[in-house]
Amino acid sequence: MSVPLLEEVSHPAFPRVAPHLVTTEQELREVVSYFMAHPAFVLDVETTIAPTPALNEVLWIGLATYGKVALIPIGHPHGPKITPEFTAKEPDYSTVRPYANDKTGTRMTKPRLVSVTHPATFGPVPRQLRPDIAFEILQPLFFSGKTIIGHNVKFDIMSIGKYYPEMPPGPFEDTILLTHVLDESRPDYALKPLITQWILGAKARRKEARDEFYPNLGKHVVEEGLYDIARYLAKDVFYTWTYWCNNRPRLAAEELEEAYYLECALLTVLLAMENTGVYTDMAVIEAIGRQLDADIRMLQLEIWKICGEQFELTLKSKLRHYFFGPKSEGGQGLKPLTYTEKTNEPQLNKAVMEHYADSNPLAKALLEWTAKHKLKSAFVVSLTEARVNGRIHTSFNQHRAETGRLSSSGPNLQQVPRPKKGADKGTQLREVFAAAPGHKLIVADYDQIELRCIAYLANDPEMIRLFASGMDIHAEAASSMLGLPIEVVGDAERNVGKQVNFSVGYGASEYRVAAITGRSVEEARLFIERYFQRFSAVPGWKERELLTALRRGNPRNPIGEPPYVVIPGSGRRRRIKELMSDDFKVRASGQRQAINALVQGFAANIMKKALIDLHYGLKQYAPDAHLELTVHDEVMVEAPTFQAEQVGAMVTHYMQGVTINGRPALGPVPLIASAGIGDNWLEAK
DNA sequence: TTGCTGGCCGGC
DNA sequence: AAACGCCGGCCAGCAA
Ligand SMILES: Nc1nc2c(ncn2[C@H]2C[C@H](O)[C@@H](COP(=O)(O)OP(=O)(O)OP(=O)(O)O)O2)c(=O)[nH]1
Ligand SMILES: [Mn+2]
Ligand SMILES: [Mn+2]
Repeated sequence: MSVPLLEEVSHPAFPRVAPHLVTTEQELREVVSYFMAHPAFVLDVETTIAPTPALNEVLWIGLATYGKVALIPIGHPHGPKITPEFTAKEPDYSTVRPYANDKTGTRMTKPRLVSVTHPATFGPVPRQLRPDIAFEILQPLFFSGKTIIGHNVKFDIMSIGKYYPEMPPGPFEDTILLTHVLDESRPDYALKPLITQWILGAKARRKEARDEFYPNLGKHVVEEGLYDIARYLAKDVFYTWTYWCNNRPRLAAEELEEAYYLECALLTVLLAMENTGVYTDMAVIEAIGRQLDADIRMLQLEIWKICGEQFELTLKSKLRHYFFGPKSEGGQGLKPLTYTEKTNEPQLNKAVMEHYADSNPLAKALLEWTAKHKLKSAFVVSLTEARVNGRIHTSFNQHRAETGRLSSSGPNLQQVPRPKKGADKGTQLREVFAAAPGHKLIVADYDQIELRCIAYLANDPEMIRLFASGMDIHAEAASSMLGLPIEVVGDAERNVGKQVNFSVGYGASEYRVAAITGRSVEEARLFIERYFQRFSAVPGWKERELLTALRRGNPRNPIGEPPYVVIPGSGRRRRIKELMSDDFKVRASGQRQAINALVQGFAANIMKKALIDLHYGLKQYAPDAHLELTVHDEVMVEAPTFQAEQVGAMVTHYMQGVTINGRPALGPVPLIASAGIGDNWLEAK
């Protein structure tokens, strides 16, 4: 089919390509054989909008490789656009009335003018390939082992995956990952700004320039004409392809190839995990919702009584009034402790409420209301809405954390409330995440992971000695700060010890440590002093790392060539221009970020390698077991009940067996993971 | 109506 | 809360 309305897509460094609109089986077969002759291609699909890509409908498939762009409509609802949508003021004759005092009945009021939107009009829908036929012809390409490149390729693979018995196996590459490995600190990685900036340079700062050069029609596919979407999709695939061609070689030049390969390998694993999802126990979440509703109502009444007014408790301004306002105006007359950063309001948060909770009933009640309201609104409601066929599917993001950690969103399953001491039995949200019938959950978590990383990186003799003898430094810190014998340190206390260890390790002041522990500032100061006396290699290691990072920057070009740290294990970079700041506070903050990035990034890299090893280990030795979640240093696996124990052993095996250049990841420091088995997340951990 | 920011809080 | 770090989600307030 000739395509008169499609101009060529071009980039100065590439030959011009005339996009090929594919509407017959014969044409598609030719396209497939062309693409099969090349090692890699870009895939981008346009779809209907759906809650998850597994539920959308693919309307277009776009492909690009060397010298070719193919656009395959398989269900576009319109032909070419004839007239665009427009809005006009038009008379509304239904508003016409006779004049009230006109006895003849012939004089009428003028019609009111209203704005009316006229939809676009389109020519007849042209012949298109039926989806089943198109996907059948494309099958050899998608399952060929050719590298499939996309911009957020997981979305495209999930979208097309449902047209086949199984997901295409890859290998996959992703221009988001490519960009993030090259430049980890961009505020966003969307295709349009990325490409526009790449091609237009400084001109791309103007939003109108961006929109004119590369308008985003992705959310409006079904409202546009056939050729409008064809042109748009041609840009998407062609620019993704040329962007990849241009920037892929930078990896080797900048020693980032290994980091990128790891991310691409991980992408396949995360894709499988997202598809699997987690089974959820609906009865439990409903019961929790009811319990919370009742508790929230009670607390609300109590607070209304104290304040003498019924009001929405989410209104921060009212709450500030009742908390800090003078008694004469019905407030509690409490003294503000600090003021907010940007708007200079008295801060009213958990820490402030805790500070007053013992002496003030409003603080105490509000603290509890806030926690329960959060639980209900941020977790019960959103998790209920996120269920698809009884399972919850999160997205694992590889490009949202500057340190190389993963993040989770839609919903975020890396922030599900953990069980708290003395908390009501009925509101344990982790019970919602359960094993499907006939299965068990295996949950495993690295022991004191970042402390072990520090021990190895700083080569600290005392830390290494303690880990060699199986010490629990979190429990020890809790015991020391809280003045408790180590045997009575429970989960809640140990968690305090954990916060103390990491906050101190990453530069907290004695005030913060005092706030975490509830002990005096002097006790906190002493703890910090002893911490760095004990772990005496750590301060020197930090100094050396900061100096190395600073030397990598160019003082004459702090924005273009800022200082950076290189994350151990992965080779990723984390740029920190603040290390060059003249402002002491800004510089100190940058220094804490730099040190934390080294350690957090290292731990994240270990977890990523374990995820890949574990995924393929399970695939080979326990194919009915599946990874479901990862929470920074933790994994959740679902396995048939009969082999849960074996799978648990495999999980710890792969987690502890991570190597870097063939050697144990932490050298002399043991890498320990412990696995638990249960019917739900709460039980298994 | 939508989109953005600040404040806050859940997790690791 | 104050010289821990890394995230995502909800809500109110404000601008467009
Ligand atoms: N900077 C900082 N990092 C934290 C904090 N909480 C957790 N992390 C980081 C460091 C931990 O090693 C890592 C994993 O969290 P975990 O809860 O699993 O703690 P960790 O492995 O240290 O101890 P564990 O033996 O698993 O209880 O996440 C914190 O409050 N501050
Ligand atoms: Mn851990
Ligand atoms: Mn953990």
